[in-house]
Amino acid sequence: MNDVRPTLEAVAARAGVSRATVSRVVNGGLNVRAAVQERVREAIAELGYVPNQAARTLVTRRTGAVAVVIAEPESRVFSDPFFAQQLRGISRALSAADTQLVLLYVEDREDYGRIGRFLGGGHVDGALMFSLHSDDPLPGIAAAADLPVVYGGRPGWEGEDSLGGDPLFVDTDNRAGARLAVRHLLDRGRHRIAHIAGPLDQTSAVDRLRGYRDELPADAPHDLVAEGDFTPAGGERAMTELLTRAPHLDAVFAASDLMATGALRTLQLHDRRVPDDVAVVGYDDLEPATWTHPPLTTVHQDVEEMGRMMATLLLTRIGAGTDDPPAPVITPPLLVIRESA
Amino acid sequence: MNDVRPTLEAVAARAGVSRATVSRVVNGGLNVRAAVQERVREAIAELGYVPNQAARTLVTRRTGAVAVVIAEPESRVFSDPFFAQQLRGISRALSAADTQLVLLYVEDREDYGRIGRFLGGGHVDGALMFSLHSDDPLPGIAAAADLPVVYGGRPGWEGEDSLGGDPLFVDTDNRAGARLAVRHLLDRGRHRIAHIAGPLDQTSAVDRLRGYRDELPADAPHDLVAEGDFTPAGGERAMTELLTRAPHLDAVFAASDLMATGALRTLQLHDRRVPDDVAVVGYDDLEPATWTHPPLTTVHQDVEEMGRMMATLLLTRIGAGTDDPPAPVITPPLLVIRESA
DNA sequence: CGATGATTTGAGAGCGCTCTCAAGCTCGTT
DNA sequence: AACGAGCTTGAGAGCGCTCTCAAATCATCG
Repeated sequence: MNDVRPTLEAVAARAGVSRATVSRVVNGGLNVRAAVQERVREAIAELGYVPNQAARTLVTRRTGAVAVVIAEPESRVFSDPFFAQQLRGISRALSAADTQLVLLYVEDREDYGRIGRFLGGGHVDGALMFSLHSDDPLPGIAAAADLPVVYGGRPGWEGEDSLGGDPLFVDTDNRAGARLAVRHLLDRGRHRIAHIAGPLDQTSAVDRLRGYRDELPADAPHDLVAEGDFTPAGGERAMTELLTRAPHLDAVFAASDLMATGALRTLQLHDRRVPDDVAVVGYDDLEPATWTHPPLTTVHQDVEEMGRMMATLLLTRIGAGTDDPPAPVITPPLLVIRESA
Repeated sequence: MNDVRPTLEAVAARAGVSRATVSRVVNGGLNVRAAVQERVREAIAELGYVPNQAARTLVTRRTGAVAVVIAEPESRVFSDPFFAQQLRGISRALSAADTQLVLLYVEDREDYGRIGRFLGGGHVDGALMFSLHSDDPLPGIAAAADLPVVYGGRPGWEGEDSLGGDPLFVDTDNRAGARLAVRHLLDRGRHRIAHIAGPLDQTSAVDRLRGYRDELPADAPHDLVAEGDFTPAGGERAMTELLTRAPHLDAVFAASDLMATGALRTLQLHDRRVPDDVAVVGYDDLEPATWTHPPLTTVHQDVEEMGRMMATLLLTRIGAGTDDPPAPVITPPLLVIRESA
């Protein structure tokens, strides 16, 4: 192991060419004679040359890395399959473009400082942000750092404003998805349909609640809503509350599969049969939906693909420029019928 | 938003001092008069100056980031609470030292190339590596890149060799832990004790198997071992196999809690009562151990603390130098008795 | 065969920062 | 008052790379 890494200079000397020529070869070899390229590549191999990333970043102003910021504590990030799935799509797209991914999550409020410093410090070329809450400082931080961002899920603000134009995001049509779910329950003859909402400071939760209300007939009870937090435990709590407030409910639409699993557990604890006594519909169509007893009827969204799209959007925004101006993407939801409803 | 970021030069001009002085203030302000420091800090604030990381890295040869490499596919990384917990400890220690964490996992064999390029590319000052398998190329890659590494779990090789001296690692005493588990089962009067091992190309799995064999009395059956893969599904498969081979077993020691949960499910499916018919002991004492019915008796290891130790070890190895030569750490296991055995 | 244009190559100027070294100060001491 | 011992400060070199620009080389053709 040579303790000191060879530089461009060393390779150039070895190959008998100039630094500039080696640089050209390293970066694709445009306009370099084949014979020379060959010689340079040999020198690179012999010396075990690896470009110094810092030097390169210093002059190109590109780091080749993007941040993925999730506004949730680490425990949620690593336990919610939604993030895992999304992250999978993102990694795929990113590593195809030889771009590194730096994962950041928000453990507590003071982390915003650290994250702000990181995003502003020029460590990354852009950011993907998830799970923003309505008063989230992250968009402001990114704007202040002049950093391109793509949001996962429609952010709370839209259009021209202080944060610099239209936000770029990838989302599913949550409202339509919720309507699909409720429609299905109505079609199955259910009337007392409750809703376990997500945290109402997130647009996805709000949109799903709105869709639920849209579809409910005028004569149906409209107040059977409890707010959860997208976790199984939150689903349990919400279900317990609903059961107390409306013991005779005959269906539940949960705003996420994870909350639905919690609801399922609670219903079983209270001796309600699913779907006979109470029908349950989830949202997301992630793995847990297939594990439960009975398997969950749920609203599908292609989370991995959405992750991929986010990454692609960000890459084009960062990359060449405006030859294909990226625009927000909204994917259609799809009802998947299993056994819980 | 100023499109162009202010440089040290700009701050220096504004504060009426030299670049060097501003640099000193930014880096702690040693040997700079209080009045001057004040003036410089004002200039920094007014201009919104943020140091350019690349430039700094170029001269200091420190990136302020470390990689965490997990030799498992992303789906495992994000579903196994062991990694989540470990990662939590690591993040804590790292962000306390203002060091960034870059997470890398190995999706398939060809990822090794990408990871090698990344580790060799000078993007990070060191690496934390987990879940290595016996023939893993990662240690070689790190050695080739001359990168300080701390391993999670004793690596398969030890002592002086081609990979450059003693590997630094943090582990728990797996063998002793396994003995604790088996001892407990024996004390409860169990005799036909099976073992669901982890993948035997990992030292932790081998050591636990060894501990299990150590403690088994000479007249007990020694062949009730099935190999799992540390996942719930693997636990199910192994349990099914064991039940076929030895329908009368009265206890199972699983090498991880996750496999134990799978075993539990399978046992219930086969109408075995736990712990009455079959006692079950897990390993790790992570969250799932408390969720199961019945809650798992298991061997505790402080995974988060171990993560923190790994990070600390790496930081000292990277940092100052040899004033406190870091050494491998082996933590003691602890039996936690709940209801499954 | 010289002119024209395209292609290939090298020299050299930075990118923004740290760090060494020497010069300029401030003091306490004699 | 003079002098050496710290403190503070600034000048300037240099980290390894990219990129512009001009020089050199090659190809093409009237």
